[in-house]
Amino acid sequence: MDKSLIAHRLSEFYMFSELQPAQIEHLTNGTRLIDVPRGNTLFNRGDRAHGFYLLLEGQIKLGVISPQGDEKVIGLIQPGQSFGEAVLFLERSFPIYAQATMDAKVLLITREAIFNILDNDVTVVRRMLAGISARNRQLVNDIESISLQNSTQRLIGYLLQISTDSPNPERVQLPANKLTIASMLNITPETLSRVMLRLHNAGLIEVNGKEIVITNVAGLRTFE
Amino acid sequence: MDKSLIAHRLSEFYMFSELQPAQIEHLTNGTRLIDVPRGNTLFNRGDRAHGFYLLLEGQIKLGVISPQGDEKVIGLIQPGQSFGEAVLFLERSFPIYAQATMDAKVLLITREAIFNILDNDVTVVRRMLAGISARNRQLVNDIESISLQNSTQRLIGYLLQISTDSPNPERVQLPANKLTIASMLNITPETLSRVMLRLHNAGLIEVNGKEIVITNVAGLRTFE
DNA sequence: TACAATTCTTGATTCGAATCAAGTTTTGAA
DNA sequence: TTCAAAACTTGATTCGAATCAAGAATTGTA
Repeated sequence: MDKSLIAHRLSEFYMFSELQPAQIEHLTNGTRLIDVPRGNTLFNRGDRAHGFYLLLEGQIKLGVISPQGDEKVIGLIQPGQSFGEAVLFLERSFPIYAQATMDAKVLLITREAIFNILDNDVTVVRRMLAGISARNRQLVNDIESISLQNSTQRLIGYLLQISTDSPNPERVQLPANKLTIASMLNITPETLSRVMLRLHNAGLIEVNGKEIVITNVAGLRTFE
Repeated sequence: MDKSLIAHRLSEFYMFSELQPAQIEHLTNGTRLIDVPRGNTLFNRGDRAHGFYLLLEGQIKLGVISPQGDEKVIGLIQPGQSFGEAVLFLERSFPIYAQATMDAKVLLITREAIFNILDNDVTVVRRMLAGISARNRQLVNDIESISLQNSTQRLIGYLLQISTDSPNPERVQLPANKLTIASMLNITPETLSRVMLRLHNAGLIEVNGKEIVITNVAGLRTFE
């Protein structure tokens, strides 16, 4: 992947979409393209941050692992999304690991490059603040749903949410395997399987592998 | 409370500690002092944000409430700490409510004032980013502990953490009533009571109301 | 100081979801 | 194309913590 293509991808990224070509070019020199084969980790908990990341292709899973080996998936990154910003502004190491769930191409935007832009461009500052704030809100939502909803309600909420983002809201595609989805929802794979069966038996959804057809949106919304 | 005192408090706040007196004065004009009697709410979920807040006196509880009326405390704000920054940078309303648990004096730093400073001062930008990032990390930690630890481990982790911040690490003071602490730890008050009894019976802590003496730090750290 | 309201504790029971177990299906790599 | 590994499902059982209940202690205020 050559420089001009990287520059193009950077200029498409919302955070940098207002930058002038000269700034983009400068920024491009402060990036590094990284290939992460499926299953490999981009960074581990405890690693120092050298910048933040923009995912170009593939998928990245963010998560934590307990001393007992239990895993909790915190987020799934899709192409066009960035991650790792928050760690940059703290003199701390990553509290999470990042692992490719599909062969991934990731752009590392180095600390120096982004700090330089931040010092010179108000728009990027605003968007960086907005980006981290959005992540913040997402985390608060996650805590709320883990704390105040049972497993069925969490799955329903999740299905309705991805349905909203889907081109065809009735027919949604799970973005990862069910083990990962279960971990994001803070339930075991067994429970996920059983809850899906209950929703199916209630005539609300059809499940075909990762494809889920919501046959009764209103019913799903009010299911107890 | 007069202007010069407000200016003083602003200049003590880490985010603004590098600002020149003229900037502080300008900022002071963009603030509003708000008294919140114990039990009253400063803002509710869904309210529009007019700025962010710096707590001068008292204590503020941040939380969410489910449609069924169940409450989950997300954070406890102490004097000198700010809150509500993240909402400012999104065109969204508050996802949480803020309620005074003690008579509180809060400084509202208006959107216009802070945006003006952000556009003109690189230091404040860095510290704002660091502040929101720190909140981010805290939330990730909370999700991790809710997801991967049982109620006993969560309480132990909490006690060890507040012990670290305490002037006398062996003798810590709970910053709120046990109902609130329990909600922060995602357990019921009954369970909190029982877990404390277990730790006491194991010879690890002494409990006297809100005061807790850690009689065996190492034992607490390794308790199972 | 009194006392009503709130907070906290302790006991009995229930319940949602985890765990353990054993297939079945799907997947991806040789 | 094959086949071992991984993912998924379904059933039986266990378990941690919630809920329900009632009394004790504390607190704030009239």
